[in-house]
Amino acid sequence: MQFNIENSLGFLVNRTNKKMKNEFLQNLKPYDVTPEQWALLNRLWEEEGISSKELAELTCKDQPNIARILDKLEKKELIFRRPNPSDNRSFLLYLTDRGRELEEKLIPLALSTLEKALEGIEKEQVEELKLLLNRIYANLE
Amino acid sequence: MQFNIENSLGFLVNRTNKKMKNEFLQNLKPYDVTPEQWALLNRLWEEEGISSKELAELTCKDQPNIARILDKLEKKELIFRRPNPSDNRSFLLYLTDRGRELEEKLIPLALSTLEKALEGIEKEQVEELKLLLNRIYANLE
DNA sequence: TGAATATAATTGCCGGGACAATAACATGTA
DNA sequence: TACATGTTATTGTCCCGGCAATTATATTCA
Repeated sequence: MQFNIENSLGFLVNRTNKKMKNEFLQNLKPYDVTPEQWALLNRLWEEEGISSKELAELTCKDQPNIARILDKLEKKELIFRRPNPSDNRSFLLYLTDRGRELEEKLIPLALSTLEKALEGIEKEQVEELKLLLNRIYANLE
Repeated sequence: MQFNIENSLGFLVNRTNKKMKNEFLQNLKPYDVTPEQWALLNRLWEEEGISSKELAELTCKDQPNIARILDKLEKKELIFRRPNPSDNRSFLLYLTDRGRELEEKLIPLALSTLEKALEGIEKEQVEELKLLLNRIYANLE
């Protein structure tokens, strides 16, 4: 029985994911935000006033993790929770001014990180790559 | 400024990685081994008697993590540490009989998990995918 | 040789992911 | 209405990843 892990897809996806995340983390450091915190902020830059549950679905994270990441963002005063008038179990999420202002800095940062990662790779190949990643994801759903 | 995170490579790589890892985790559960523990065992199935440092390099993990994963494998009596005769700071890693016996079960499990993930994807496309992941990794080195 | 420097392994700390359990509230139905 | 059931958010527990600091041993070099 053979299993060449060096060349195994699981190993390569994991390794590349760690590298990309870490590269982004380093770039984000001056702003005291992590890639996961960035991902939540990114959704709120698109639309405020959503619930923790909606955020979990949008970001493909589970609710306990969302709750804890939100705690951190709230401590940093980048977001705040407000009671949900139509459901007393729930609350809605809003950006503070500081949280809103970060968009202008952090989106270009994400784009330039991605640009570095994709240097020298053709646009069609990147699209092909995304298709394959989505296909794998769908195969395991 | 626009940033469609749904379609962002970082998001897709991260999402697919989590899904693959979790699928494998579920399959490994009956054996009480995690994907990361599996990765270390896999290296030892190839070659015993290596050091923690060598293992870290081979698996692209950092040494503190390796030490902790090894602690777990040792508690489960799948591996053991033996002093390194040529360097008293170091030790060498060996499989127990139980650790060695797992290979026969767990390699087919890894292969079938991968097979499910790659269902319906052409062999050349998988190779292309690996090339691109390696290229991205190299771009960030 | 002896002191400075480098290296191997570990520990502590923090961030995040998976999962089980819980508390509080909503909803559906007898 | 009253009770069973479902849902939202949270907390606890464990696993892994990154990084700084520490301990013990090796190596280098004045």
